[in-house]
Amino acid sequence: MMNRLTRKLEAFGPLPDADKRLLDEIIRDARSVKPRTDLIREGETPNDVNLILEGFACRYKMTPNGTRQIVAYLVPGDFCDLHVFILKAMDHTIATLSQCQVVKIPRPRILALMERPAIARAFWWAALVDEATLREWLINVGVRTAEQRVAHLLCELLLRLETVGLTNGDTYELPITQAELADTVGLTAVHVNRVLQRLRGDGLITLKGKNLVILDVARLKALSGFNPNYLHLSDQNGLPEQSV
Amino acid sequence: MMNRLTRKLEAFGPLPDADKRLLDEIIRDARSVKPRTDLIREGETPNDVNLILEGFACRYKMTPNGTRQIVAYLVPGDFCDLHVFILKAMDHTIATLSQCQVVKIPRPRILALMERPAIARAFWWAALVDEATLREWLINVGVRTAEQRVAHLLCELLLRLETVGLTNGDTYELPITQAELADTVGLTAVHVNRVLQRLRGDGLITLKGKNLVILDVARLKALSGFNPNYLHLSDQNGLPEQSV
DNA sequence: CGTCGTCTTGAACTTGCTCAACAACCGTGG
DNA sequence: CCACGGTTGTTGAGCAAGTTCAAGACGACG
Repeated sequence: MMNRLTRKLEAFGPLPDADKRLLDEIIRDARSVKPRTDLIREGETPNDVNLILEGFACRYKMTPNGTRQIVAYLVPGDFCDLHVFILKAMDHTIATLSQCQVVKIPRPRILALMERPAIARAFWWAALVDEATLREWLINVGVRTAEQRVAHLLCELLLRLETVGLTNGDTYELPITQAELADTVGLTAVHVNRVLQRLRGDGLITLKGKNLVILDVARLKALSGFNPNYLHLSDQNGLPEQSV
Repeated sequence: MMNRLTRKLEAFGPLPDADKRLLDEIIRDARSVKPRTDLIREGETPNDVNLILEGFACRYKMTPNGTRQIVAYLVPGDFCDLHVFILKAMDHTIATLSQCQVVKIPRPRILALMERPAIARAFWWAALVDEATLREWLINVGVRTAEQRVAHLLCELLLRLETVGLTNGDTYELPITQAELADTVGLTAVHVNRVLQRLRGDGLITLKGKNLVILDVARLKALSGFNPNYLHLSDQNGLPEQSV
């Protein structure tokens, strides 16, 4: 089974075997990180890049009034910040949400990888997709209703987790509390709770503990106006699932 | 007087004179574009990069229900898309808001510029600031009140326009309708109107036609919780204004 | 001088929030 | 194995921010 990073990058295009071997080396000595642990804080200047191998992490920012906005989810195969090197200081914080496996990749190793044309292109692709996702999230909180926001997020995660082999049909593990979901889609935890119940009531999903089942993907996509183009997958319909 | 692009890039760090001359050459033969004109549409694959020299443009996306969300403003000195080359298709549309002066820079010229280390670094810096701005906008619509959203946007534009020499003290030209402002901050035009009146009533701004005067920058920043760190300017307080 | 877009105002309405209480769940230690 | 405490999820009722619809005023420009 391919490692998550390679799987993700190959969603853009195939990589030479030599490159894949390099990527395999990188993900040695991962460390385990507890849930709700800051990996890099706003204001810091990290000298290495974190790569998530297991679990969910996020980028977030606090506002003066004490509210939190999560601005990105980081799932297995995602880099925390590929090009922090250029900027003096982080303008946001990165933290784990669930229990995670994380690798710290030192700057020189990243630069070495960037020498490989196929890898360099794949890295840029990943960075551009991150930005496109940010735009889509802005649209989510900007114009969509509460139901649509949650539904859209669930659709996005289905595709993203699919590309790294973490789905089983239309089922995946969502190790996120409703409060965290709320901080993501710009709603309160109470309201997210009611939204989830309506989605359940409409026969769109089941969500028990961390186990999410999307019962009717087509309807969930239609409801949220989901269009996967912003993820820039070569196969726009998502990869055919090779089950576990 | 330096050209807008050079001014912007030097907000990151000084450029060699030879590089500046190259940047001057690029901005020849600009063309004039009417307001509300699409420059690149969702789905297209452009072969050149647009650079805004005068006026305001934006990135936006439509949702199935016919609402529009503006996800970025492009002001003089801003590139429309520096690295579209990697992706197959645009996932959003770019359009002018006001009358604009725009240059089309063909792909090979961009690649030639990227050979210059100082320019390459400055380009990446600009791209990263774009992404950071997107995060801040997500926070804007995610957690801030209507007043704060508008106030924050006005503070951001003050700094951005200051770095390209388009402010006069705390005054600048804002060639944007209230409806467009609404599509930017995730409110209705009616409500934006009421918010602006409250900001006027509180002695924070005047806005007559396209002429914006910020009467009390400190209070406007405090109100919106504005922190300029995400713009990653070398001088975090904004450049000292060298008036026109 | 009329027309079209933009701005302004009012009043009813709706979505999502706040506050508060309670239930279900999970890991820990006795 | 059960009791306990803390976190997460659920429910209700009142409230507030922002929306919707509709009409009128202003202003720029032919």
